[in-house]
Amino acid sequence: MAKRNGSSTLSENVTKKLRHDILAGQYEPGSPLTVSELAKSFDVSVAVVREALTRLATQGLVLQNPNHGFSVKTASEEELKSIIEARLINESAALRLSIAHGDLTWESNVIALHHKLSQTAEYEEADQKLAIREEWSDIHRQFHYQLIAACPNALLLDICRRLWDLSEFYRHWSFQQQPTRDGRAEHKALTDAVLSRDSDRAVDIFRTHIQLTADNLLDNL
Amino acid sequence: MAKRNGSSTLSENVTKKLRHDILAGQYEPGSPLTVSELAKSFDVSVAVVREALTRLATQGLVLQNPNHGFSVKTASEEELKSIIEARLINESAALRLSIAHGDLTWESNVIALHHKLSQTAEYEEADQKLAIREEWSDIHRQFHYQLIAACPNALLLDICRRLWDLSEFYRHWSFQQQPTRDGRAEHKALTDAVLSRDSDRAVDIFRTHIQLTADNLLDNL
DNA sequence: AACAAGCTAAAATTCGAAAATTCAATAATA
DNA sequence: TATTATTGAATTTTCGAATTTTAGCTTGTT
Repeated sequence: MAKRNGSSTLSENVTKKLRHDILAGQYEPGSPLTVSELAKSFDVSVAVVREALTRLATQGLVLQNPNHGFSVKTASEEELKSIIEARLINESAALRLSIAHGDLTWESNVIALHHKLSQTAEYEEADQKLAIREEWSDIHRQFHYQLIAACPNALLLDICRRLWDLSEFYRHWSFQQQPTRDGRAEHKALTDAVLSRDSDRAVDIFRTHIQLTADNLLDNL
Repeated sequence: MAKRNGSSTLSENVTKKLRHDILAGQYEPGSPLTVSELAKSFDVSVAVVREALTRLATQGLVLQNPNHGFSVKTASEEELKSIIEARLINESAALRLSIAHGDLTWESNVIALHHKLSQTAEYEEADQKLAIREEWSDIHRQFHYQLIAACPNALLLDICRRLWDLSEFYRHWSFQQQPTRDGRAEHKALTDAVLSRDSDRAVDIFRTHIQLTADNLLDNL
């Protein structure tokens, strides 16, 4: 019987927590998400967990098999390619629209986030392996989201957000990515292109950026 | 205590029924969807209705306001434009991929559905007004879906499907569309372009087709 | 009158348990 | 032996009721 905070609902909180855990790689891809177990661990009723899982299933992070319950999304090379392709299609379009509509405040926010990103360490040592720092991951996400934030099409932005979640899932399940590429240079170039309102160049850099990231993940899958 | 049929769940059935009712224009945009009322009318428990509404809310057909329940999606000119734009982006891409990957069976299905569509009446008299026949609506949907069905990117197809649902919603809430355009000629041209594997021409016709449909709806909103 | 605090009914949310479903192991039958 | 029932435990799904939240109404105060 957990308390609720603010005006939000238990379901919302559990949904958030579960999504975070899944994206953070807490559960193996494909592993079952037993409703009663989760209910116990979150200290809520099964109805709440069920609602959260239903939401995540509709978003594609969780698989639902009628009368067989829920499980964490599986990972496959083919799906990762699909996600990347869908991101290229939607995020490129959103980027063009954002560049066309962005105002001074948006520009400033892009600059601010790029600065923040450039000053944040990407990797940390964990169990003798390099791992991506969660703080960097957050800022990285915010940076990319800010680039398209001025796109006036809310639906398109929502699609982009969900696709980002899906690709985020793979970050944690493609084993040890080496810091081979100069991601910083790419982010810098992207920022410059966006600020000079050069859609074609920005989209071009973005395509390369995301494609390289994908290749990196695919190599390690 | 309704029975369940087959290996599906009550939740699934109620979700389908509710989606159908919403898309068929059974409820006014923005009108409240009271969980207990729906539970009574469907003869199921509140949990089932809640799960269905949660799903539809995640898909965007229903609005959820924490602690204030659910309501039917509202309609606005701005949103319709967003939906159309998102459809253009995603469905065009899917169409190109489908044309590039489609095999003989796919071709045959396209031809078959186009024939079916061309032989089905679009309008019917109802309350002294012309209304779109549900049978035609179904086939029309199947036809457009078949065009992109050979696209190997399942995620992209899913996005297209959901966007179609969203635009379907507007069909019933933009008052009386006149059969001004020659939709049949457009469908024929689209089919021809697709079968001759001319992506550019197909996408071009598709863009015009959907844009005209949108303008028609916008005029009547 | 204007405003705040308290009350109440309706609705949303959450709960804990009942019912249904699945799967595998065991027993029964041909 | 091979095949078909049967049973039962684990899990999912559904239920009906309890709890919590909200919004409107009433009452009391300045």
